[in-house]
Amino acid sequence: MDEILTARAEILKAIAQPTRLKIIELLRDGERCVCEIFPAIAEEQSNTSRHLNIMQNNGILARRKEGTKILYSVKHPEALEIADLASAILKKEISGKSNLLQAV
Amino acid sequence: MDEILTARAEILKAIAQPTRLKIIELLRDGERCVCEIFPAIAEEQSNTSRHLNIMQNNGILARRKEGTKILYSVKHPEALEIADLASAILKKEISGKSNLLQAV
DNA sequence: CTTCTGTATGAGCATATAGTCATATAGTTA
DNA sequence: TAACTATATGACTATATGCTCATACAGAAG
Repeated sequence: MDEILTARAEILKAIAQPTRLKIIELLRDGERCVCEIFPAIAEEQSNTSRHLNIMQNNGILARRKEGTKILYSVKHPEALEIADLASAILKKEISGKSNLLQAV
Repeated sequence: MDEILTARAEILKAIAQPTRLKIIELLRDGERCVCEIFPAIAEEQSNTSRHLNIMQNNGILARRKEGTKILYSVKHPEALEIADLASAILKKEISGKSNLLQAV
């Protein structure tokens, strides 16, 4: 069905952006508050907040309150697997191209 | 590094779009020419061609000439795994929400 | 009550994206 | 050579995206 394709695409889109990937990589080590995340990734607080929101809305991140802080974490291990598979494809592609280079 | 994050994001973006996901699902069964793909997914030939190009440029699809036709196929099994993981996350999210509904 | 800290959001801007229609190109076939 | 088939591309439009600056808001601390 078409709605399912759109929903699946939305989930992937929520990961498929450099700043968001960076956040996901940071959150591999466990949950972090916004105040830790935005300095770690060197982005504005407002921009970071928006990206966190996008990922939370699409089921990539979980959000939890602790005292005055909001803690975000990766919700499903599948999100990390997707991030890893992107690396795997990239590696294959680069090694394919370097083979080409060697053949020149 | 920042360039690697961008490259990984580009790969994921090449998958994270409904029309392109539809094409990927179609190509699970093996390679197809453009002339088979665009009627199967009910998109214009020109639009289909552009999406195929995007995916080929980002290492998602392989392109091969056979006679007068161009055959496209999924280049790395990882691309299919990514598509599957998006479904897995979607399922979890939906079942999470339906649990909520039941609890009301 | 005021101030401070942590987080979210409105408004605006520049660029990217997906789609359409028309046309270009390359290789067949008549 | 002319017409046809398969694919790609230019030009355009509408919408989405990512970012910034400024501001809002909620809770804690003074």
